[in-house]
Amino acid sequence: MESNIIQTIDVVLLTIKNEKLHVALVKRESPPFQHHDALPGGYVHEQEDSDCLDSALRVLRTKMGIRPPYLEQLETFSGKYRDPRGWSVSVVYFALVSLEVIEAADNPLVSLVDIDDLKDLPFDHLKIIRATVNRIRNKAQYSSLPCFLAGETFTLPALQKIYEICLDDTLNKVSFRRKIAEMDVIEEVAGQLSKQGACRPARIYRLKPRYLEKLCTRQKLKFRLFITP
Amino acid sequence: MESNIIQTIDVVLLTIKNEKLHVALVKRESPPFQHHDALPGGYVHEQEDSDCLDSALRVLRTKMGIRPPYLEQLETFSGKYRDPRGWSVSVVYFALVSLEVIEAADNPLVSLVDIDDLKDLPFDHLKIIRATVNRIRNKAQYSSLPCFLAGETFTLPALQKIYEICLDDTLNKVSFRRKIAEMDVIEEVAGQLSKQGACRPARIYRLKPRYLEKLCTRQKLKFRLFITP
DNA sequence: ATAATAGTGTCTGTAAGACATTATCAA
DNA sequence: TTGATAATGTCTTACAGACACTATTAT
Repeated sequence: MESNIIQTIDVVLLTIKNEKLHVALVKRESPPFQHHDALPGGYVHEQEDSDCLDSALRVLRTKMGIRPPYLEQLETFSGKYRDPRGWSVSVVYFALVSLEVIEAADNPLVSLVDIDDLKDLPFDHLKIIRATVNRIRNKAQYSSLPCFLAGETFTLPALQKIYEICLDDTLNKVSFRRKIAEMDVIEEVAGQLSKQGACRPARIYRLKPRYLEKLCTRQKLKFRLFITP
Repeated sequence: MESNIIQTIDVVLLTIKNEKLHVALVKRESPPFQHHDALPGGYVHEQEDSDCLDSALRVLRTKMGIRPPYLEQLETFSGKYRDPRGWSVSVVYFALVSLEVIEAADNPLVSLVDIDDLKDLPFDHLKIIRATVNRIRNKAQYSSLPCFLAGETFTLPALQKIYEICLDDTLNKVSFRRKIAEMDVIEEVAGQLSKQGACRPARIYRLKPRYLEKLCTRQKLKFRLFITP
């Protein structure tokens, strides 16, 4: 059984830079859209990959030098017209990493673009990124997902800022801390830090190891009351 | 560019029968798993379908004679071993319909199975159905999604029962009605009904027309949106 | 001490659940 | 009437946000 359908995967890698969500784009080395920035992606390799999640991990590893702590399937985009080569299917994953992880990889083909400064992108990549941001924004309301945008260690005020960036809204400090505590996903590290001038330093936290172990975390849903059919 | 990857779609069609969630299975007419009950699905037809959502609608229409009021992409299942024919990708959609819709189609190949009575199924279809039920259960907590399981018209006690079946839990009547009212998705129909014996009849409601119009949350894009290479 | 930010205690308003009451039908 | 279920009023409880207060650093 052979098919002309193009089977690819794409990855939306998000991080926070200058207090704004940024997406990682990679300069395409071959057509179509050669030399344009686009989402890292590629064909599924039947021989190498045991499933599409594998393909996504391979692409992140080989094209960006990154092994993400969190990777989740977003949605599959398909159709006759989204790729000039023909009918295509792209299973899209998204990953969250701290800026340090991207900078450590130091790949000259990679650029980070503010999600509010995105211009036209190849294929339907703009639409894909918008869908990812919506997903993050939703999950940030009730889950620990944004924690993966923080570095190895972080302070609670810093984590709150990350949540606020994801949600594009300010949060109540007391409520935020209550929720984080209730989720029970972070633990205090012994030392202190935050020599940001003449003020009280903040305690240092890190994700509990069990959260770093599993690649895709399933979150417990707490009650929400808004409507989305 | 040719590939040996098998590109399919599958549909999880759910309904309520005997106060339990049931999934629609179709007897397979050809190998693999010939004569076994499995999820309705099939190959993506490059010529006919403009995207995978189209494929799902076509499969529901041709294999089951059903045009569902609600259809949503669930997730994509892929891998080397899930189909005996080889490396495969299946974009899975789920639909919710009332029992009458399925009975009206009256297809002898279709059977409805209680989701708690599922035995082994071909491929990874059991896993797919489980994932769908989880999705429904989640969304039932905060959305109007279960309304699509109700028939053309319904009473509030009946709708509450549907929610309770989805959530596998009882609900507070006052809270339930407050939420439904707040969601503003149903409207009263003039007449009365529910001659279920010697008791006060319940008011009749229906989904507001604007909810029946839209097929799914995500708008389908039919135009090219990539930039010139 | 002062400035600046971290961290916590407590009050209040809102929304959900529990429970009770009234309403409306058939027999 | 009575029995059964529909629909609603109201009290209580739980939790999120607001706000104020205390804590801890550098200068």
